[in-house]
Parts: sequence; C-alpha cells; structure tokens
Amino acid sequence: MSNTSSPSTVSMETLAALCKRRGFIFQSSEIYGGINGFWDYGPLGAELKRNVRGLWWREMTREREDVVGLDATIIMHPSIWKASGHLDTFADPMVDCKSCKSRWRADQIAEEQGKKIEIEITEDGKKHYKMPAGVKCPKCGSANFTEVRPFNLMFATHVGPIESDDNKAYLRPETAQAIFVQFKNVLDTSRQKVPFGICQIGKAFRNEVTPRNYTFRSREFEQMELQFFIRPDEAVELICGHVAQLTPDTDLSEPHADWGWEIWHKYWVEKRLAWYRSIGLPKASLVEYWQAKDELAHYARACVDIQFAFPFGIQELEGIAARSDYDLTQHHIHSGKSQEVFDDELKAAVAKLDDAARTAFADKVAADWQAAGKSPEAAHTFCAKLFDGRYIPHDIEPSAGVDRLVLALLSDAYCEEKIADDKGKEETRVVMRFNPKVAPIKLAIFPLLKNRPELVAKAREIYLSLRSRWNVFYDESGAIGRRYRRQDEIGTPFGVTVDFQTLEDNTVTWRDRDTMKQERVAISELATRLQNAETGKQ
RNA sequence: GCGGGAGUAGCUCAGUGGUAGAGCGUCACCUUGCCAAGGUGAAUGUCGUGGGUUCAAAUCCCAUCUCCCGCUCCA
Repeated sequence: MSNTSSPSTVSMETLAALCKRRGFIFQSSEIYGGINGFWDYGPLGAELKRNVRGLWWREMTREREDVVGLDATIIMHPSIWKASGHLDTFADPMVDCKSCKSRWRADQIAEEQGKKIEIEITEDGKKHYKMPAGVKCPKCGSANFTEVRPFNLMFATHVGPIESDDNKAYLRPETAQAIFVQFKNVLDTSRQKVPFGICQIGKAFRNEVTPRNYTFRSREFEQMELQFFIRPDEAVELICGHVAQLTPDTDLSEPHADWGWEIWHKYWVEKRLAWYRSIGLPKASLVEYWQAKDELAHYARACVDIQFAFPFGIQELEGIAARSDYDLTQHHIHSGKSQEVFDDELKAAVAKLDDAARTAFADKVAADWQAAGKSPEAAHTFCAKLFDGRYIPHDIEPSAGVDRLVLALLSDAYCEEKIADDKGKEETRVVMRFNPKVAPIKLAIFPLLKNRPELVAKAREIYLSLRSRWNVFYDESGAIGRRYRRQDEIGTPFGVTVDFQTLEDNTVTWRDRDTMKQERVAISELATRLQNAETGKQ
C-alpha cells in the first residue's frame, strides 16, 4: 500500500486530541489502562456515526425499491465459517526470523522455495505447523526462525455453559456471510426477485495482529454492506438475446435488464463514489483503485477499492467486489439447502428456443467455460438448470467500514485558520467543516446575553421548538464569540443568536460556520433553512 | 507477537532522589449589544499499573498495560 501523504495537514495526534477533548472518540476501557484495538464513541462521535449510518441506510434501501434490509446476529453457526473459508484462511501460520527480526507467512515463504509447510493435527483437533528444513529467510538468508504460530483472526467463544470444542463459536469476522445464509428467507418473504439486494449494518470482529492508525484498524468495527444479487450473464443472454458491453458511454443512471456483472459492478462503483461526495468528501481525496488480476481473491472477478487520502496515507474505505456465485454456491453445497432461484422470465425466454438453439447455446457456454479453465461438464449441468429457469445468483458486494468513514470525515473536516482579531492580533481558529448532513449538531442557539431573562426565554423557546426534529444545542455561557468558536471546533454548521431586535421583529442573526458571515433571518424560516442544508440545497 | 520510541491535570507540556507545576480548557458568579475580551473563585493527579531499591521515588531497577513508528493483515 502506498504511503503517499494526504493533502490534509492535520496530524493523527492533533485529530485524536481534538476527538478526545470534545467527546468524539475515547479509548475503550480507558480507566483500566485501555484495551488495544477497541474504541468508544463519545456524545458527538455517536451522533456523527448515527448520521453516517442513517444516510447510508436511506440511500441504500429506503430510496430504492430493489434493496431490503437485514439485521443478523454476530454469533452464527460455526459451519458458516467453514463454508466461507474463514476457518481455514483466517488462520495464517506466521514465523519470525530471529536474525533480522522480519516476519513472514510460513506457508508463503516455504512455497516460494519449493517446499511445503508440514501440518500436524493433534488429537484435540489443534493444528501444529512445522517449517520444513532448508527454508531460508527471504530477507537475510538465515534459517533461524521462531516456531510457526497460527494467527487466527477470528475471535472464538463458546455457546452454552460448558467450554468444549463441540460448542465453539466465532464472532463474525465480516457481516457478509449473515446475508448469504439468509438469502433464501429474504427472497421468499420480501417479494423481491433477482436482481435485488440485501443490505446490513453491523459489528464485525477481527483479532488483528496489530491494530493501527487510531480507529482505522480496530478489532471491533462496524460494516455497512450490500450484497446485490444479479442474474448470471448466461441467463441475461438467454432473456435479452445479448449482454450489454461496458463502454465509456454506457448510461449507468438506471439499471437495465441486459446488464451483466461487469456493468452492474461499474454501476455500484459509481453509485458509491457519488454517495461519498454527497456527504462531503471531496472528489480529490477519493481514489478509485482497480485491483490487478493477481491481487484478486480467487473467487472475485473484479474488485475496486474506494480509497481516501488519510493523514497516514491513502487507505481503503470501501471495497466493491464482483464475487460471482461463489458465496451462495458454497452455502448451497455445505448446507445441502438449495440456494437456486427460479426465474420466470428466464423460463419464458428458454421456452421460445428450439432444441437446436439450446444445444448451440450450451456448447457455446461450455467452450467459454473451458477457455476460462472451468470444466465443460459443469457448464452443461449449469445450462440444463438455466433451461429449467434455475440458477444460483451472482453477487456484487459494496462493503464499507463505518469507523473508517467516520475517521475520514473527521480528518477531512479538520481545518485550522489564521484570522486576525480587531486589534490585528493573529490567532488560530479550529473548524470542523462537516457537511451539514453528517454534522453531530446542526444548529446552536444562543441568547446574546445571559443576564437578560427576555433573551434567554426567547432562545430557549426556539431551542425547544426545533429539538424534536434536529440535534440542536443551547448555550448561554461565555461571551458570544467564544460560544461561536466552541461550535466551530465541533463542526456545528450554523448558529443563531437572539438579540434585542429579536424581541421586536422575531428575527435572529444566522451565523455560518465556514464564512463566519451573519445575516438576519426570521425565526419562522429556521426550520426551512435546516431542511435545505440537510438535503444539500443551500 | 518481534524491533524502536513514549506514558505527569480534560488537552499541550515543564519538573532527573527531598512537600506535584504552568498555559489553555472546564464549572460558578460578576461583567459582556456579535467572533476564543476582562475580573473573582472552584474542581480535576495515589505522576499508566504492579513490585523492588532508598530515610525518602514522577525521578533509579524489574515486570506489565496502553499509545506511536516499522514487519504482517484488512472493512
């Protein structure tokens, strides 16, 4: 991963200090010395994070007819992790070179040197790895390794009162599998049909070797993800007679029936990028990174990382993977429960073909599959199912880290300005330039002076009239300028001040966080202004 | 987990064996007619934690936890 420095000037230390000082983020269990890789969100952080989740949920399901939500458990049947491959691939055997102190994946360096790592399974089912003789450290050439130790990234626990291997369970290392294993239930109950998606927001856990970069890599984190299920390209071809080709001119604004996985994937990449921009992340700080073929997971056809220029480097916010039918197929096989769907349109399209056309189609698919290194027999089985109107859907997965996005919003928002006061003395103004949509507090309401009961009463009245709809904040302590600055530092986009003129004509001064400009606004107009700020109209 | 650096008030830090400090912030009261004004007062630390050396430890020694940088991994 690149270490390109971000255009942002804020250091992680400065940002973390502000987050703690103002109550965005605290270290978990701090009074007991903290616990590595776990973070708590304070009052403002909790609001910020809720806003992010809310905006995502609204965009991904409420405002779409083809996506529904799910809220699944963190602990699930352990067989799920066997089927998904996490039990095997999440336990990396690691060694350290005692000579040069470098660390390696034992299986990888053994394989590179033409050897195979020895695995011994003990009676209690535990795996013991042994480095074969003759393997040398790729860095210094020494063969002086520590013992091979497995690092399983899944947190394990036991279900029920007795701890034994029979009731071992895991905290989910990703939310995706929960969606796959409920795919059929959702399909049967939601009156959706392919193509459609299931989205979920929830916690996931990884026992990371080294949590790092503030909240960026945590052991407990939250994901927002969509699994969008589509027809296999072969089914699209049978129904539409062709599969649309992705070109630079392809209109991605509305889905079309002739889209194959490639256009659907591109569609979601564009959708997600547009969403990040809509919540205030500038286009320039977002990077669309297309993984090279050799970086892809074995089941993935394509994967795009949406990256953000963090102060510590350009790092991933979201991955959008075309996962083929891999996951549902795994569960189809391991659970013994069919994950196939029946597609009326497909069945109707196939009914119009004669036997010769079907044979020709199946032969073409077999040839394509063979060219891609898959067996032609499997292709014929697949086509026989297709002709019956059945297939296992393919999947496009846009999967984002909530905590990472919150960190991106915080680091993007942070801004220090040099401004001169009326005496010409220069001072620094710290401003969190959150987009109003995500800002923890939308509006601060101040009486100009707190020792004038009539001003206080009016300001309280405005506060009480708005707070059921927006997170607004009332503050009467300190000089007015000081109160403005306090709000700047927590990113409140607007402030209104009740002064003596308010008592005469029901107007207040409306102060903009970014420009510091003030204008006279009727109290009756405040709700409209807040609503416009939230919908992006200004 | 390994190597390097660091932990003192909410924050930034001073304090190198002899009674725990500063600035900012926070809170209260006064003051204040629009951008961190001023005044008075207050709260907040068993100096990361545990042990040891010493008449005496924030300071020296050991262990441990946490944070930062690198290896590894990823949403």
